[in-house]
This record gives sequence, structure tokens and C-alpha cells, in this order.
Amino acid sequence: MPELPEVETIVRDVAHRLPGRVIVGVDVVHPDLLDDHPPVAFAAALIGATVRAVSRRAKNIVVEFDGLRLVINLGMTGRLLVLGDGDAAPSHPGVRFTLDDGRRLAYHDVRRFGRLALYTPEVWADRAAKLGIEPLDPGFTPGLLHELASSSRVTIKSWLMDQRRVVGIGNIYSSEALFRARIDPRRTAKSLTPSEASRLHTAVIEVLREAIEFRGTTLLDYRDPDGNPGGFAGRLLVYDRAGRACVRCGRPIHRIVQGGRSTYFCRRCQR
DNA sequence: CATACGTCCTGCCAGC
DNA sequence: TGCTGGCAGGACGTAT
Repeated sequence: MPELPEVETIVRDVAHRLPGRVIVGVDVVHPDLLDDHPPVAFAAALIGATVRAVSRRAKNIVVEFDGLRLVINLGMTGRLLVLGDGDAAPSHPGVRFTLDDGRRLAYHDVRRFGRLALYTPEVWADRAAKLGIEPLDPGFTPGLLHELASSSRVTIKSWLMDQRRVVGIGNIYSSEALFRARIDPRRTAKSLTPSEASRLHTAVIEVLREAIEFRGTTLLDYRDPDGNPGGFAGRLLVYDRAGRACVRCGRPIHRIVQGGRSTYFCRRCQR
């Protein structure tokens, strides 16, 4: 899916366009996107509600209404599109929202791994509290990263992707951050020294910030709310570059499988 | 509790 | 050309 930079790009784009708008229509095309929530109740709760703010927590888009939170997780292929009069209908609509100014907000999802859920602010706060720390928050320090990692026997690659410790990092940015930190993805999380944890801390923050600056990575599916791809794919150093030359040493980038997911790294540069 | 793995779903692409 | 298998930005449930 969209990882933190892609979700952040979407949220920043809609955060100044949606507040003040009222939902006047809800069309649930694929009820499975709501889990077991009845589509009729979902629509009824949202119709007439005014968007007050849009924010991000981990890889979730949080649309804030008075006394209600619509939380959207994009899964692998989800898109949140803002459509005007002339815009074509999405090819894989999941849920369509009509706004009081005539625009439409469309949740589009080819694989339908995404989810839309409604919570009271209190229940959402409880769920959000169970997620790990935001890597771009000041509380995310080299010491905290080292401490959190020091008790885990899983590989550092898998550890980075676990949303219970540090949020927002997925399959692309975990490989990218480990390359930048020159750490072998096969190492266990607990094996990192304080100085390696510090390098990884810096690498995570830098790669996420740069990716946000370039509006995210589009390999195939990711689009911003206007339907445009992100610009960071060309700046990836290892992800999806198996067999190509490492930008640092020139040796070929390797692809391995960890936890059922592809990992890309340089055997020479990453120890 | 922590860890490992299968599952949800559709589309695309390489290889035969 | 047409088929098949493998693979794809995530996260949850279950088994051990």
C-alpha cells in the first residue's frame, strides 16, 4: 500500500479542501470494504455530517466529523479521489460520497484490501493508542528506536514494518531505510548497536521526509486525490532494483524474501 | 506473550 | 496468441 509518505500526501491535499463540506450522499458499492458494518447504517451515520478536519495516524486517513471519525486504510491499492463535474468515474469504485458542493469523494480499490470504518472519537483514540510511535514526531529518538528494537528477535526488516512499534513504514521504505543506514536486513532487531540504531533512525526520517517532498512512490497503483502519480519512484535506491548496480559500490542489488515479502539490499554495503 | 504463516482480492507480466 | 504461475505499497486471524 501506500505507506506513510503516500498517505501523508493524500491527507495534506484534502485537508484544505474538505473541511466545511457536508456529506449529502453515500453509495457503498462494495460492502466488504466496511468489514461487518451494515452499509445502511454506515451511510445513515455520515449523511448530513460536516467534515471538520482530515488527519493521518500511521497509514490511516482520519476524516473527522463532530462526534465521529471515518478511518480509511488504503490497503495495497486504495485511492481516495476528489472528483469534479468533468472527472471520469473510477474504474473500481468501492464507496462514493457526494458532497454539498457537487464534488464527489471516491474510495477506489482494485484489490479491496482497504477498509473504511466509523468510530466514536473515544474508541478511535483507544485504537490509535495501540499503534506505535510516529517516526516524524519529536518523541521518536535514536535511543527509543534502540530500546524498542532491543527486545525483538525478528529481523530488522520485518521489525520496521510492524505497526505496533514504529508506524508508517512498509515494504518499500523499510528496504530503502536499511540501505541508507548500511544495515543488513537479515540482522535481528535486537542485534543493532546504539550507533546502528542511530543511523537507522536518521535514515528512516530522511527517506520518509524526502518521499513526502516528492509526493510519494508510484510503482503501479498509487495516486494522489487528483489522480496523479507520486514522484519518488525514480529516487528509490534499492527497491525493485534487483540485479542493477548499487549506487554506492556498483555491485548488483539482491532480492530476498523475508516474511513472504521481497527485500532488496546490497550485500557489500549493508552489514 | 512473541513469532510465523496463510488469507483476503484483482491485475499484470514473464515465460512457455 | 493464449494460458499459467508468480508477484504486488497491508494487516488481520490463527496456530504454535
